[in-house]
Amino acid sequence: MSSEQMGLPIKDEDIERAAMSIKAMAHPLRLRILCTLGDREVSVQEIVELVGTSQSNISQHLAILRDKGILASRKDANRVYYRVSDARTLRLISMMKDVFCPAFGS
Amino acid sequence: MSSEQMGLPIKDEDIERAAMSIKAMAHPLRLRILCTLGDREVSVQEIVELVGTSQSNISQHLAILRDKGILASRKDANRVYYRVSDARTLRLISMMKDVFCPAFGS
DNA sequence: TTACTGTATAATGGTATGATTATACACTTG
DNA sequence: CAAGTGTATAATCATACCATTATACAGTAA
Repeated sequence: MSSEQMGLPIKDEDIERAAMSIKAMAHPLRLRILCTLGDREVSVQEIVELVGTSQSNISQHLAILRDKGILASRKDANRVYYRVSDARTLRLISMMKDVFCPAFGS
Repeated sequence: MSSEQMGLPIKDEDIERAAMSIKAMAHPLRLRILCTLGDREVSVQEIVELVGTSQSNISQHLAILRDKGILASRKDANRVYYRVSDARTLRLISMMKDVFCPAFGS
């Protein structure tokens, strides 16, 4: 029996937050970034090479993912490395692949 | 080791499809609808009452979810009943709750 | 210091999204 | 048939998003 059926409604602000986070993942380029990262830590320039668009475009999409807490970043010298912020998010990405791209089970 | 690391890139069209489906879920009202449905089959008028906006607005959002294959619908007399289309999508919704609204474990 | 590399931000303009309103369609009942 | 109920669609306008371009910032190397 679900929470909804048990009369425990999810708060509007939680729904809002969740929707905004999911929306952050709901863009082809950003989804590609997430799938490319997997559980690795990758520098911006590598992401640019792997995903294939302009550095500026990648940087803006990375900022969106970082601002929503999907990605975490670490600076080393003049490079910045990005990674998926936590294990649960990583599992969610895996499950998204399962549901929408069954051919590519993680 | 992920598919990406194994050099098995996900096709652009698969990423596009997945992103469009996820985007369909990435709206507060639509996420609320999905959480409200859970594993039940609910009529449009009930959804309108439970979620709380205009019938027209709900109908448009239901159409978006239906068109992306997230929801399935069944007509009975002059009512239409909606449900989450398959078990995997249902699990994905559950996991989204886990990740973004940990207080409401399914 | 200057020059260079790597990354982030600002500004712009075209496109997509979304809530509202009004209307149309499908079905049922009288 | 008409009237009523339940649902879907069309039209509108305001807003949000996105890719591109140019520029700024941080760090390194000479």
